[in-house]
This record gives sequence, C-alpha cells and structure tokens, in this order.
Amino acid sequence: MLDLAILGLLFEQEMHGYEIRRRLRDELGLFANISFGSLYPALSRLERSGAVTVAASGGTPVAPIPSTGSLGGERAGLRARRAGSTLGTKRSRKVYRITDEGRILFEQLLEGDEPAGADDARSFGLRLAFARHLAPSARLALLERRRAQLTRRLATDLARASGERLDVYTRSLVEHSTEATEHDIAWLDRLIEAERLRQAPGRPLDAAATLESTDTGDPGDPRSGGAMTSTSPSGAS
Amino acid sequence: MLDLAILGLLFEQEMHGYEIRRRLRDELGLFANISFGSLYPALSRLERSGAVTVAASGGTPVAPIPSTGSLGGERAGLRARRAGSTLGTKRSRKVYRITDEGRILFEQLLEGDEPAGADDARSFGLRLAFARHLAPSARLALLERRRAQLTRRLATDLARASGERLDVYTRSLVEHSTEATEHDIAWLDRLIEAERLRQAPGRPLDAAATLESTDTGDPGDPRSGGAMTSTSPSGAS
DNA sequence: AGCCTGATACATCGAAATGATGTATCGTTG
DNA sequence: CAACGATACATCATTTCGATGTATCAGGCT
Repeated sequence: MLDLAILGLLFEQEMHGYEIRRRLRDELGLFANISFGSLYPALSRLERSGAVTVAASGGTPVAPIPSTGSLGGERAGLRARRAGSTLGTKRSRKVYRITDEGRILFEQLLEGDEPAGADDARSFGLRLAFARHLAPSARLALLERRRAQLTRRLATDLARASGERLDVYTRSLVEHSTEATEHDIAWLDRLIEAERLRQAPGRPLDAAATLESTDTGDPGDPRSGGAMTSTSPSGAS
Repeated sequence: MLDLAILGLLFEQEMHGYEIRRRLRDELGLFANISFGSLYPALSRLERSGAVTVAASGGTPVAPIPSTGSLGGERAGLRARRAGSTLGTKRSRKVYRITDEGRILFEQLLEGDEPAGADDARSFGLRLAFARHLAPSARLALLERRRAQLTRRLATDLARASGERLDVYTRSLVEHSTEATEHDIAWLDRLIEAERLRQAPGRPLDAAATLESTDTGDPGDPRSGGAMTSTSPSGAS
C-alpha cells in the first residue's frame, strides 16, 4: 500500500525520504502524517528489491563509511563542510530514484486488485490519485470495481440494521454510514459517466455505437439498485 | 482500540472469542472481519492485565444464554443433550467475562482522548456505538471533540486544494472528500442538537435558560464557519 | 455407510504499520 | 549567540493484519 504511494511520487521525480513524507501529507492527503517507522523501512524494502536506487546527495558524493557503528549515519556531510570546501553541504540526505524495474512494479500495483481488506477507502483513493498513469480501460475498471465493492457493502449492511434493535447512537451511526456510502456511489457514477464520455468522444448522442468502444474486461456491470439503511465500516466519521 | 471494542461487548454479557469476532462484524459494523491475529492476542493481553477472566467451558454448565437462537456456537447444549448425562466434552472454548477492573478500564478508554491518530473515524465510531455507557456530559464532549476535529481537518484541507494544480482525478477526490467531511459535520450538528435537547428537557423554547444546564467542561465551542474545497484522508471512498 | 464440505473455535506466524524516541544539522528569531 | 523549530534519517516495542494450521462436528451428497 505504502509502496504504491512512494513509487507514485518517485515516478514523477526523484526526492528524499523526508520530502516523500511531506508530499504524502500535503499533496495526496491520504496518509495524514505517515510515520517514519513505516516510511524508512518501506524505502529500504524497495531499495532491496531493486525498485529504487539511492543517489545520495550531500556535499560529498556519499560512499558513507559503513564500518563504524554509525548511529547517526551521514557524519560525512559535516566532515566535508568542516574539511573546507564550501559546496552545498546541506545535510546529507538520500535521494531516491525509481528504476525501470520500479516503474513496472508501480504499474502492477496500480492495476492490481488488492481486495477489500482492512482499509479499502485509502487504497482506492490512492489509486485514483494516480489514475492518470492508467490506461483508459484500466481506469474505468478501477472505478467499476470500486462501485461494485460499495454496492456489495450497502447490500450486506442492509441485511443488518433492518430488524436489529439498536440503541439511538448506534442506529444513527449506521444510518449515517449508509448515507455516506450512497453518496460515494453517486459520486462514482458521475466519475464513470465522465470517463465514458472522455473515452468515446465526438458522438455524444449515438447510443448504440458505444458498445464497441469499451473493451474492458469488467464483469457484467453490477449496476443495480442500491437500497437504503445499512451499516458500513468506513465513512463513519 | 480493539481492547475498547472487546470490553464494550463483554460489558453486556460474557462470550467466547469467536462470538466476539462475529459481533464485531455483524453488530458494530466497524472492524469488518477482525483478524484472529489481532483478537486472540488482545484477549490474552486483557486477561493478563486482569480486565477479563476466562471461565473456560468444556462441557461444564456454561451460562446458557437461551434467548438467542445463536446460529453459531452452542453445540454444547446439543452435545450435552445427546450425551444425556452432563459434562459435554464440547469443543473447548474459552468464555470471557469482564471484571470490575475491566469495567473501570472500559470507561477510561471510552472517555479517553485517543488523539486523532491514524484512523480517527473508526475510533470515534466505536465510541459512539458505546455512547449509551457515557455520562450525558461526556457524551456531549465526545461529539464536540469530534466536531472540532473535523472542522480542523476541513480548514487544513482548504489550505491545500485551492492554489495547487491537481489533475482531474485527484481534484475530484479532494472535492469529494471535502463534501464528505462537510456532510459529517452537519450530521454531528444534528446529533449535538438532539443531545442538548435530551439533556435540557421540558422547556424547548426558553433560549436563555439553557446556559446553566450544560455543565460540560468543554472548550469554548469551536462552532465557527467551516469552508469549502479541501482534501481529507478518510471518507475518500 | 462413508466421504466431503463448511461452520465453529482457538492458535501462531511473518510482514507491515504505528507512535515514540533518539541523533544530527540547518535557518531563523529574539 | 543561544534557543528554537524545521529538516532529515534511524530504530524501538507494540499492534494489527493476513495467512495458515489444528481440531471438532453438522449436514449434504453419493
């Protein structure tokens, strides 16, 4: 999950860890303040697997002395500055760059299913934020998949809620969640519509012709009636 | 987080691990299918700390709970019936019961702040689901706290979004998130209003008199204008 | 009768994420 | 010029997750 986000940012341009964190917060909005304990291990993981490379900056072109205990890595920068030359000492920082292998991985992750596990909303939001890197058909598939997921949730939620006696607060929570899910589905419908138009331009009034333009291997379009009253995990804010 | 949910269920009646999981899924709606890898360690934790005790079953007359049809579980009854004689061997399952200490812990957790960490929505939803166990003033404080939190998010989100050039998809995501947050705030306002009325009954039209009835130590009522257009993590489904 | 599936029930594993804390450098401000 | 906050990397214990493993038993199918 995090890997996808990191690769997505590095896809555009190289940057160092701290800035990745900043962008995740300020730009994507997902991952409000990702922890360093998640970020750095993730970067190490990606480096080990060859998806990114470190082009460490700092005054000196790295080669950073692994020998010593080296708790605070990068004394190198300090040493270089102290050694005299005024060049851009900054503070040594590792600049990460995506590799070709990493680009392939990125597209795999972006297209991949990642079934509705724990926090599906974030996972979908992340993919949508990078949707511009997807092929039109894959983009449409992403939206449809999400829609089906929400519809499914609405259905199971409906199975509960109705019939169970809940106290006032839980009831309200459940109803609000349902509304939120319905709202989400409506939004998705608008996105899907816009996407269809974008992919079939020119003839906005020819209904029959649209059939061949969408080659997407999506299942039989689960667009059926959602219903009301149910519960759902997220969106319960 | 999970501890609170478990204690909340056990507060009502004792039950075994598997049923806790089932109720978390079917009743609360939060924690869609909590993992056993979370549940059992959490139960062990709570037992070690003395918040719950195990009244291990294994055929012995485990408090019947006859009322529920109880789809799952309760082979015990069947088994015992079949064996005619007592001590159904059943399949051993541990029945957890909350202790007095556990009840205190529950109320502490329920009232506690748990700052807007990773997934604030779930945390709030969980507390709301158990809001009936809270004192009226604490209940109101919970709602106000949540409202302030969402308002804050709306504000910081606004700082971005406007001014940044985002691609179509990210833009849409951001706008939808903002709408969702506004929707949530409106919902909270309704809840708060209802709560105020519930706590100050009798004189629904006397405006000046309501001041003294709410002793809540809440801060200066952060009810100010929210705004539009921003991004936020959750709700981006 | 025998077998297989699926639900119930508890347990443990490795991988991941989190929050906290630590170390270090730099720029700004009072 | 010293305190402070932002930048930057790193590691820690704890939690959670997903997967997998072990059992028991009911009910369906052949």
